[in-house]
This record gives sequence, structure tokens and C-alpha cells, in this order.
Amino acid sequence: MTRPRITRQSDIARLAGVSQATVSMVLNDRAGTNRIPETTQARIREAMAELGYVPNIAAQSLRGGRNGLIGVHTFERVFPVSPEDYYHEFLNGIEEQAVEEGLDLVLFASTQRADGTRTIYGNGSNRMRLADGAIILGFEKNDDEIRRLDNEGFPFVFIGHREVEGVEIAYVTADYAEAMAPVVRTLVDAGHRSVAYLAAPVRGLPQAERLHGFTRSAAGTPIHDFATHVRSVDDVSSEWLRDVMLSGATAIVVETYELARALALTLDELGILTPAELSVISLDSDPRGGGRFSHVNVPRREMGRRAVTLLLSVIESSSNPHEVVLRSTPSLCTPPDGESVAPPAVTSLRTTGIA
Amino acid sequence: MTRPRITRQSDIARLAGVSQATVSMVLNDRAGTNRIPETTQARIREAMAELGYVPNIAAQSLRGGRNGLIGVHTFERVFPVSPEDYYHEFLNGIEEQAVEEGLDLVLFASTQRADGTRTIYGNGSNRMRLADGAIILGFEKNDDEIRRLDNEGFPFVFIGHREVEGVEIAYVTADYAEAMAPVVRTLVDAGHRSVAYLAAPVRGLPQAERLHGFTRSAAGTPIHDFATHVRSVDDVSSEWLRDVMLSGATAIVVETYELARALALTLDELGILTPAELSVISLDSDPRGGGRFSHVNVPRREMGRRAVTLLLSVIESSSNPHEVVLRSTPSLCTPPDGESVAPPAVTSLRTTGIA
DNA sequence: CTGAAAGCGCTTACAG
DNA sequence: CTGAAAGCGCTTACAG
Repeated sequence: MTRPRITRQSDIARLAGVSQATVSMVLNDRAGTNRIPETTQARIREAMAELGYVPNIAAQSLRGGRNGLIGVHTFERVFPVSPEDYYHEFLNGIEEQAVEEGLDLVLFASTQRADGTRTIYGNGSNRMRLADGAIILGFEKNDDEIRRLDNEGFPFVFIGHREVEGVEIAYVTADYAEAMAPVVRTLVDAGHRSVAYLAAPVRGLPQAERLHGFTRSAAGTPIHDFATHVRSVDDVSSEWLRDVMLSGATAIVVETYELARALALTLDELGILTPAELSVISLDSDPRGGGRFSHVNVPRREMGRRAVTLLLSVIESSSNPHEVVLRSTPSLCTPPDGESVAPPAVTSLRTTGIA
Repeated sequence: MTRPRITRQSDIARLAGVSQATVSMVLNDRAGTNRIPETTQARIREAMAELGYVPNIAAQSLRGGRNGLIGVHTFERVFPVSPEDYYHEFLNGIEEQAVEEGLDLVLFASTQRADGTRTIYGNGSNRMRLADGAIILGFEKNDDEIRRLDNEGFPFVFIGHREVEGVEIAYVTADYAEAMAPVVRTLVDAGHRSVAYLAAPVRGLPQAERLHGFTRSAAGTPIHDFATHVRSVDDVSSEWLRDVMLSGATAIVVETYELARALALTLDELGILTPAELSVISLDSDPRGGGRFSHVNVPRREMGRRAVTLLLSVIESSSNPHEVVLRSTPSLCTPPDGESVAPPAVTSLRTTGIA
């Protein structure tokens, strides 16, 4: 057969004896507005079914409409499809919400450069524009590209609080500062007075917010807290732990799950028992399944879902510039249970042979 | 500013003092063929850089070209972004290869129906056509939809061996039959003579191929093998295990990782030791990390990668129908180690108090 | 109530 | 060597 294998609106129109434009209207439910008689509509739908019509999305998209495609981009090295990855749970949430909204997801894999990082414009074309909007994940960001994206009027949202000068960034974040209060309370109630805050190398605002929130939460309590900054997980050595405990800390608050893992190893190495000899709370859950310590649960899946919702409203408002753009969707973290927290062990230094 | 925020070819053309068509040629490196002088080309590239041109992919796509989008579809309930999911590792491979080929991935999330299953045409439009081609994952399949897809000339490949009458399906599979030989050898060498094959409810050809391959491999050996079919993991009860061992089996070959998990639980329940009292080999690795038994390693990541490569060649050949379509890419499974295999324990029935 | 027409941004024959 | 034109399949004012 020489006729095109794929049906288009004009084929339906011919079969139904109407114009192609009419087919389009019926398809898009603009029929009501235009008062196309039910009989004609029925004829058109029949023809559609008979020919197995399927709209051409590229054409719809080109014509200026939305195409139901939500992009996901990350400036990070690896795309978060690996289960180990911190971002994986965000992606799960994004996917869940996409299902609910009837949207498809585009994972921008093509944008990876030789060094493994990703760019938006690096490869000459902003592939993102293929989607109605995009969700951007990851610690890294490129301010110039973000600015340019914004300048083009392309709708996007970040997962995690991000600031770029001159751009009003829409983002989804967890309310880290608020999540710190129960952490402090748990420690105070258990009787701790000297607490070390094991801080990861700062990679973004959210981390800064956690430390800040913790310090502020601790301010009104009997707790004396001090931050101990490490440059990498390797710094969480037995020497480091010895120093921390010698300084009098009876509890440690760990900022990230990577550090929590490192701490767990070091504790094992020294044979220190949790929580009998040292209380620990992690401010993050381990993507590999909770983690060994009581931890604040960052609602990553929920944040992913909200990112989709937020993006949808940004897309909406970008076609209607007078509407206010929702700038952030704080969501609550689940407070830690008390499992790895116990009253301070006054004799711990001696018992563990550290002193 | 009233001019459109997004640069298009005609803007460049105006700035460079050429026609829009010329811009297109330079962009697509058809310049050489058409002998556009270097100076003109340079002028155009300059203008492109100045205006920050980015092609409109919808337009390119509409015009008939490829758009570098690879779809991923599954007829299954849940999309494989969850780490627990069997298919997740395939997706990882797909993503890896996509990065290498400079392709983007579309996860078809919109196609989910109320009951959780997915359809291609169910929602009225074949969203897949938005991509250059698609990879289809999952046990389930809908023959009618596959036939229709094929009929439309849409390029697609399956992960896993699939047959649909009247359609030449391109697929990537692992050579399960071949993988069975080392399994049998391991058991024979350890001295086993009576081996039970724990078979899952058959959901597709790959499973049938495993059982078939195992039986055939065992045929030339001293092994007496018998299949024990269960309807669900719940059937792998202590009663079931008792029956199997009473029938004389000294080793069990498990078909899937789900069954392997169930078997592990039942063994624990009865306090039966592996491999001292019973040898076990799983024909599948547990996505949650290997699994407790020696197992055949299905190269899922590699299969994902090859699915992309295969799809690319299908896309290629569909624009050139005289080319032969690669129909399958068998890849090798890694044979099991011998950890959960030991010589048969003749006294096991008595020791474990089963008899 | 329905059709003819413009145009979204591109690529690709086809002229000159 | 380069431009004018057609057309990919749609949607949306605009006529009638």
C-alpha cells in the first residue's frame, strides 16, 4: 500500500466527511464550544476508532501546546537510576506523580559530557525544551545555564533549595530547620549535654540549613554543641572519634548517610557500643535501607511527587505571567525514633579503653 | 521585548545575511555537499553563537528526522525505577548505553490504566511514537498492541524472548539453555544424582527455556531430575520441602529469585543447613544483592545496553527495509560459584528429623 | 454550525 | 553556490 501507514486527522476527516479542523476540535473537546452536532461527533469518533487514529505529538508540541513530557535533569555525574543513589528515591516520587498526572518522563541522558558532568546547553542544543518543563536534581548546578533557562522562559523546578542571583527559582525542599527540634529534644531528654555535630563538606544550602537549624534548636537547651567538620568520609577515623569522645561528647549527630556509614565502621573498629556507650542520630536516612542509627527521615519520595506538582503550576503560570509562582513546598521530615539514643555513659571513655 | 524569546533559524539567517535554508544546511553539516564557502559558514556559526541558537526538536521530529529519544515501555504494573524491582538493572543498562549514544530516555508513565497495567493504545494515543523507537520490558505483553505497533512500522525491541504470531520481534535475551550446562556439571561433580527443579508459574518463554535447557543438560548425565511446579511462593512450604526431600532429592535448582527467597525462609524454618544437608543453586540473581545461594548471574545490565544497540539498528533498518533486522542478541550468563553446593548428605533426612 | 487558511520551526528536493 | 517553496501534522483564530 502506498498510503501512509499512519492515520492522521485528514484521513479521519475524509472518512467522516468533515474538515480536518473539525476533527481537531472534536479531539480536543472544543466541540462543545463550537456546537458541533452530536451526530457529526459520533461519525468522527467512529472514523477515529476505525482508522486507529493516534495524534502526532511532535506536531501538537510544535503547534505550541503542551505535550505531556516532563524532563528530569541532573548536573551530577551519574543518573539516579542506580538504587544505591541518593537521588533514586526522588525519581521514584517523580514517577509516581507522573503516573497520576498522566505525564511521561524524559531522562536527559544525552547531555553527559566527556568528564561525566552534564550540561544543558553544552551539546549545542537545549534538549530540555523538548519537554513542557523540567525537574532539576543534584547538588551541582551551573548558574549561567540556569539563568539562561530562565531567560528563555523555560519552566523548571529544583529539588532542594537553590539560589541563583537574578533568578526566582522554584524549588521543593524539606524543612530541615524544623526537623532539628525533635532531634535536640530527644538528646536533651536522654540527658545529653555535650553533643558533637559531624558535618559533611558543605555541598549546598540544605546542608547549611541543617547545621544552622541544629545550632539554633540547641541554643535554648542545656546542650553544649560543637561542629566537627570533616573533608571526606576517610576523616571519620578512630583518631577522630577518640578526639571527639575525649572532648566530652556523649552523643553524635551525623549530617549525611555517607558519614553515618563511616561512623558505623569506626565504631565497630573501636568496639564502641551504640547507644550504650555513645548515642548517635543521623540527619538522613540511608538509601540502602534506613541505616543503623536513629535518623531523621527526609521525605524524598514525597518531595519528588511535589516537584511534579510544583512544576505543573510553574508551567501553568508561565503561560499566564500574572499568576504567582509557588516558590517552595516545604515538607515535613519524620523525626527519629530513639533506638540509638540512650542516657550518656559516664564511664564510656574508660570502659572502651580510649582514655 | 516583543520578539520571541527563543531564537530560531530565521533569526540567524537574518543576522548572517543568508536564507534560513542555508542555516539549516550548515547546522546539519550538509554544507560540505552543497559547497557553502567557509566564510559564509563562519558567519552563520558566529550568529548562532551570538543568538544562542537551539534547535526545536519537535519541529525536527515532525519534519521526519529522528529526535534522539528512546522510549521505555512496560506492560507491567510498576515502572522499574524501584530498586527492588527485577527490571531495574535492565534500566540501568539502558541508561548507560543511552549516555554513550547521546540519546535521551522517555519513561512512559502516562500509559498506566486504572488497574495499574499499561497499554500502548489504551489512552487513545500511542505516546510511544514520540520517540524514535522503544524498548519493551516486562513479562506481560499484549499481542494485539504489538501487532499494531509493528504494523505502523514503529521500531521496537523486547528485553527477553517474545513471540507474537505474524510479527518478527527483535529481542535481547540471555542464552539460558547454554547457562544450564555449568549448573548441571557443578551438581554432578559434587556427586548429586537426584535433583529437584523448583519451577515458578510460567510467565514467559525465558522460563520455559531454562527448564528445557536444564532437562536437556541433565539428560546426558547420571542425574535424575524432576520438576516440582508451584503456583506461588506460598507453596514453598515446609510440607513441600519435606516431600521433595523424602522423594530423595539432595539438591534443588530454583528458577527465580522470588522462589529462592521463599526457599531460604523454609530452610530456616526447618533448620536445614545449606549446603551441608541440601545443595541449592538459583538460576537467577536476587536484585537485592546476589542472594544466599550459588546462582546463575543473568547479565541484566548488559542486556539493557544491548537492547539500546539493537533498537538503534532496528531504527536504522526500518528506514532501509532491505537491510536485515538483527533478531536476537544472546549474551552469556555467568555460571554459579560452588558455595551452596556440597556432596549429598545421605543422612540428612534423619538428622533433620524429617523422616 | 463548519471550512479555509495561517503558521508552529524545521529539512529537503528543486530551481536558478 | 544559495534561495524560494513545499510540507511534516497539528491548533486556533477568523470567516461565512
